[in-house]
Amino acid sequence: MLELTPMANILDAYLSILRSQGFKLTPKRRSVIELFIKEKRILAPQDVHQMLKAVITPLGIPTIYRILEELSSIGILVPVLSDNRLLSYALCGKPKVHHHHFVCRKCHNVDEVDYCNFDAISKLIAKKLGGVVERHSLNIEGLCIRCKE
Amino acid sequence: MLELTPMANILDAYLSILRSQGFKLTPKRRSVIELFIKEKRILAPQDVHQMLKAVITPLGIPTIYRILEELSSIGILVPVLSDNRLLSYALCGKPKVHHHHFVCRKCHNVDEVDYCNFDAISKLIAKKLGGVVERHSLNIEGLCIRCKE
DNA sequence: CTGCGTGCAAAGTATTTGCAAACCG
DNA sequence: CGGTTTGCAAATACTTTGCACGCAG
Repeated sequence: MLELTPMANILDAYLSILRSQGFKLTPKRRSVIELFIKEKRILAPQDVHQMLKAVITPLGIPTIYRILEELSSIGILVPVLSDNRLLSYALCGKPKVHHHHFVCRKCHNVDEVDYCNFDAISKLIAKKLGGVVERHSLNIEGLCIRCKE
Repeated sequence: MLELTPMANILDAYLSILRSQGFKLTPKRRSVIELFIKEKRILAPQDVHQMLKAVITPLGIPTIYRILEELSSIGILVPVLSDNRLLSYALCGKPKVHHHHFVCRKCHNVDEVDYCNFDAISKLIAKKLGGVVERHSLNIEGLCIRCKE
């Protein structure tokens, strides 16, 4: 019994999140999500536009910016600061479950990391600084298994 | 016996890092570092320019971009993605010592957090994904003690 | 149908470049 | 003095806005 998750299923999961948040299922939105699933790496708005405009016509840049912002607002994408100091996005495979992303500095491949022992830091901040932690994000960078040689 | 660290001393520490990296001690660079020490929060290039151009004249925007990039390259500043999706920088108090930053989402105050139990995640990635972790940065966001009410 | 989505054009910002003049050490 | 550093102007690049038309539900 295979454990593969067909891309169609992954996509469906995202599309149902979209719908549940009151967004319509348009070809553009669908294509953006598909692209992130397929590429499995962080992408800047310009990248997305570049890669999709060949397939989807017409496709305006403002649309891309809008879609990325929407997807990010409902947790399907997460904003990431890329090497070139540009706002980029990574697909977030588990919008509801807490986790982090390991980004390869060479091929920009993204893997998800479940483990997060964050309570300790959170408590430390409450104790030493008196602040309340609301969110945190961990950027893990290195070389993925394919690029490391 | 007071335990205060006068701003002059903090500044000197940074300036000596600058020098040791072959950078010259110019008034502009000095002022940028002083600003970060004084403000104690993340600042975007435009912020820095806005705040310094009144005091230092003349002061071009390109200079600010260049200085921020330099300071970041030697670890005095760290790049941060701010709320408004713009590249900003935070002063890094311990360039040599591993630590993280707790940024208040309201006043953008930055506090440093020493604790980091990152080994576990690092090992997990090596084991489950086969990748090598080279760097990581943790963005901790919330409300500081003054803003939390 | 109805209102959300999108294209397009154009404006608004942010960032980078190239070179000559100024300055640190 | 010499090589850095900086100002300036202008080019580039990135991002947002407004509005009319088009399409999903």
